[in-house]
Amino acid sequence: MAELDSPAQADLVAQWRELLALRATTACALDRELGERHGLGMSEFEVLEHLVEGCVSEGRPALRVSDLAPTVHLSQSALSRLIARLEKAGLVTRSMCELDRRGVVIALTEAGRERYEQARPLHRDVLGRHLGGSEGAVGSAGPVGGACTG
Amino acid sequence: MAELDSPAQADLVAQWRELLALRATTACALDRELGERHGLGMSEFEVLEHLVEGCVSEGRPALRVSDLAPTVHLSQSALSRLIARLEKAGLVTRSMCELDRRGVVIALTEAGRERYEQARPLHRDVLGRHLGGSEGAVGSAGPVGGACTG
DNA sequence: GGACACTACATGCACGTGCATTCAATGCAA
DNA sequence: TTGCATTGAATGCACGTGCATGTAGTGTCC
Repeated sequence: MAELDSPAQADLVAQWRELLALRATTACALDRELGERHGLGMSEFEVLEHLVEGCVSEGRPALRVSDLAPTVHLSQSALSRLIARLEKAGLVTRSMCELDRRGVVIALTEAGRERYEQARPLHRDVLGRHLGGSEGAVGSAGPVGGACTG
Repeated sequence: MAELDSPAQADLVAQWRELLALRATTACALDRELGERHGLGMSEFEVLEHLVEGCVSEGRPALRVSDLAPTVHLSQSALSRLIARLEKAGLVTRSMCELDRRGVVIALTEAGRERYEQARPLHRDVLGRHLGGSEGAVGSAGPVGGACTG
């Protein structure tokens, strides 16, 4: 009775559900494990990572908030508050941009870089376990377990 | 100086970022368009869809909350409240399960089924536009536009 | 120089989410 | 039957998010 999906649409839906499931389990694992072991959320880690990459690739010691925005899938306000949290935790500093004083320059602190370097192996490991099939460094970060939400 | 990722790890990270980006833009578009045109969030739509599928495939008129849980990537509490919202909107009904009176049986109302049928074409269209490349039904649901968060 | 539109970021507010807890119902054992 | 662990779902609470708005700084046109 009810209209049915065409085969193409059914494929699309199946693809979408698979994508959602993979994202949910992986993101959840990242949030939980990074949170437990390093006191970082997934997005916090990503911001630190982009900060590191930005510095490395452009030789700059810091990035504007507006440079960070497109890389992290967060609203402008969420990013603003996330940076506030990182600053409060002493992992980054916020300072006025000299050239355009509306802008804010975000810089990694030494503690921020250290925290990132410490967390990265776990981040890669979680990715390997969930995305790469079964090539994660077995035994390096505990069992796969974790019910999470998905 | 800082330790670098192995090529395999770099691939993993790239794959993960792509996944995140695709999910963010698609989910955002779904939420926005379904919300604007049908008063449904992405998760609300998914619950209705699973309800419809459950009925079709098993000939049952309703599903237990615990049957719904694994299919939607939400915590138990979030699912509970989401169902409360759907009930308040008159799209589903909650009733006690006769066999196990701890359980709650969720049933689609006529309005719920109608709303789902109305929203489904748009849902499929958004998926087609974002997942399928460029095979979305052009012109059937307005321009792709929308900055969203991603 | 002054008015205006625009951009970069921060903040008030409402809302959805997860965690921990609670309450009711069930199953099992003594 | 009583007692206890377990399960299904709802709820108090804290928190992160997005939207709308506010504030400050920039650039342009008159």
